[in-house]
Amino acid sequence: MSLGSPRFFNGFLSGTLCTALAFYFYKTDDYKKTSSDRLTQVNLHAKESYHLTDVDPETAKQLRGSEILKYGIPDRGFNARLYTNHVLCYDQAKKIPVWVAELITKSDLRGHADREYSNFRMDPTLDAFFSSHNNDFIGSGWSRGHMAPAGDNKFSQQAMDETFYLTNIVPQDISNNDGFWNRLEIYCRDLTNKFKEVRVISGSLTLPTVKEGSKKFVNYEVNSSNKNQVIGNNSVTVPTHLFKVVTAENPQQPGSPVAVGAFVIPNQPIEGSAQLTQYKVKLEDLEKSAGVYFLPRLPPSKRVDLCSVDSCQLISQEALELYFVGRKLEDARTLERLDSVWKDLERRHLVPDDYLIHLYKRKRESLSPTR
DNA sequence: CGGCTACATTTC
DNA sequence: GAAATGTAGCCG
Repeated sequence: MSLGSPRFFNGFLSGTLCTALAFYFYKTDDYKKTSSDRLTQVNLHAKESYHLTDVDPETAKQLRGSEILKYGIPDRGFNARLYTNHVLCYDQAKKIPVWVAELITKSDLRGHADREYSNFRMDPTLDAFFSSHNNDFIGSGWSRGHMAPAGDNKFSQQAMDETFYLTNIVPQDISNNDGFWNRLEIYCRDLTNKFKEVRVISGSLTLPTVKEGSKKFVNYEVNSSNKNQVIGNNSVTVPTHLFKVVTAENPQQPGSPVAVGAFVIPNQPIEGSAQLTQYKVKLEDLEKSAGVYFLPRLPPSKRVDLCSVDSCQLISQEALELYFVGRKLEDARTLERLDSVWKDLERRHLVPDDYLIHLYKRKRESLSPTR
């Protein structure tokens, strides 16, 4: 069975993922058949019983519905798609995911999977007709931002590779992606030090802005390698905002509440001094904007505010940049490169810790020509 | 960690 | 020979 098979997922999530009509087809027919198989079967059934007077109104509607949709159920493709370590809902019109869900545990963060071996590419399980393309992003001024991060999948190269499928990607401001969003992703990973199970649902929004006094308008950029064509082109929606819904719990303590946090971040550069709590929102407000219930099986009585049981403190921008410097020092292959990285650190007035100073000295010795 | 571009290689 | 794909080096 393919990863994105709608048939599999309709089976147990049909109430939220499908129309009532589709649900009827699932309930009344063998779900291993294709929808057109099922439709045909219902049609035959309808021909036999349509004029029976004892058919109840609900059944009559279903039978009539199958006649109306003789040529199939118009399908926007909002079925959930399954991958090694994430699940997502893709918008075929906007050509970006609606939401991407993942589970992070400590063991997922250990391993040798490396982005070096991954490439951004079209999702092989998605109809290419509705897919974005790398060319829609390259040179557009927008970066390819992961929703489920690559770094949450160190345990499996396959899982990491799948996060590079364009079904998991939205056009994102690169400074935002490198900075604040990066710090938020690191924060979610660090939550596994306190909670056994961390679940994150990430996605994007196209929020309206107020214009002409009180009138609101939705206005967002669309990206495409085909710049001029309007109808039938391949435009990728540039979201105005990104969100994360975080749940964290220690499930071995039965009955204990689940920590829940919801955050909405503008898709633009964010000041290095910004804190996560500035972007905290009520989950209900996010749900209303997104048109999605994110935690339908978690009653409000079992929720507790994440930022009341955790600091919700991101690592500082300075600490993040020092980490970059460390990685670059380690990767330096020449003395020139090593010194260039160190000079850049001084230029930006970053204060290296003892580890960084020692690393620099050690690398300098190992790269110096032997006499 | 998160990305990019330039250039080389492969593929049709 | 153009387009897709892979690699090296770079930046925040």
